[in-house]
Amino acid sequence: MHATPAVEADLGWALGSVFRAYLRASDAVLAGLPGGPRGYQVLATAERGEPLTQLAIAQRLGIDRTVMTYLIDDLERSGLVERRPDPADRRARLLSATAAGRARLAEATEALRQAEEHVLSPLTGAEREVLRDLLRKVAVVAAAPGENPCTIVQEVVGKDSSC
Amino acid sequence: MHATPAVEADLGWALGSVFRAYLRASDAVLAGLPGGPRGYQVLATAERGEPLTQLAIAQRLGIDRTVMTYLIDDLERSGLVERRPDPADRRARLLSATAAGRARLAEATEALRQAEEHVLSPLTGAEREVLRDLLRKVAVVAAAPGENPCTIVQEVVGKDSSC
DNA sequence: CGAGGATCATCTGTAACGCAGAACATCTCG
DNA sequence: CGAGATGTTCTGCGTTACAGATGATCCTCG
Repeated sequence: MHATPAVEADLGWALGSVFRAYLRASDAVLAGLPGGPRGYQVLATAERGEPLTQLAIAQRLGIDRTVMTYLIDDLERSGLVERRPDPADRRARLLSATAAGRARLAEATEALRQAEEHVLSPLTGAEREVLRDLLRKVAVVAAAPGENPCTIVQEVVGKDSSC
Repeated sequence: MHATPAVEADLGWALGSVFRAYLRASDAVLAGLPGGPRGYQVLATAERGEPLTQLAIAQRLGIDRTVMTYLIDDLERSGLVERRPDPADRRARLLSATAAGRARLAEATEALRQAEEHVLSPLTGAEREVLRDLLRKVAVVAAAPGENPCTIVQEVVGKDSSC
């Protein structure tokens, strides 16, 4: 161990490393799925629960709204997903998975599950559950609306410029 | 709760959300530092322990070697870091922090610490420690050399094509 | 009802970024 | 000494994010 903490102690480093590893694994496993891991998340969001609007999905997944357009283009071209006009708001499109999309999602989910286990392999089963729980707990509030850089800057340096 | 698990249960989603939140926070707090969060990590790596070669730093931080060049260019132009020829290998450059760099690093570290606390604010003190530990444990092996997509694909689908 | 402003999706252009490949200097091993 | 490997830098390409404009539609208020 060092007197001065090594990079390995840095939260940013650990988070980045784990995220990159997860991305490598899911990229490899989800190759062939339009949009890769992000396509998977869109597909998964479209399949579960009520059909959502494109913008709603984008916000939930942290994807830019302009990116969502061609992401969905690809998924729709592959017949995995369907854009349907929202009967309640004709500006919006509701996204729903097709039968083919649901089948593809099931395969992808299983492959992804194994990729996740691979990434988490240094942990015991109990530790994996704890990690998932803690990450989820942080993510739920981090993804909440109104979470923007300004609030952090305000907290830390006390300025309110440009906010 | 849903019968079909919501996106919130997905490890990829949680990891991505937390990572994005951390990036937002550190970006906001480290604005002004050349290279942003990545510049910070390079600076931190240069300051701690033995001077390392550019490539060694790049691999440890998961940064492409060609990116490292102009990242260090910026840090050096700002006088925070110094390229010195490695006496043992004249191809390589050893990176070390200047006095100004060390001072800047100290400020940045403190600001970053507060940003981290902000991101982890939904957790108790004990939970934060657990999360850091678990992430670090995963990251250490994920960042190990020889960790590439092929191994995962081999595990999952059993193909060895192109590996 | 109707005008003004807001909102959703899309399109366009721009800037940043990672990555593959080549070039050059240097090291290492036979 | 020669051949191949390695560290750094440079160039070019494809991808991606993001800001801004546009068109269609909704909502609100007079």
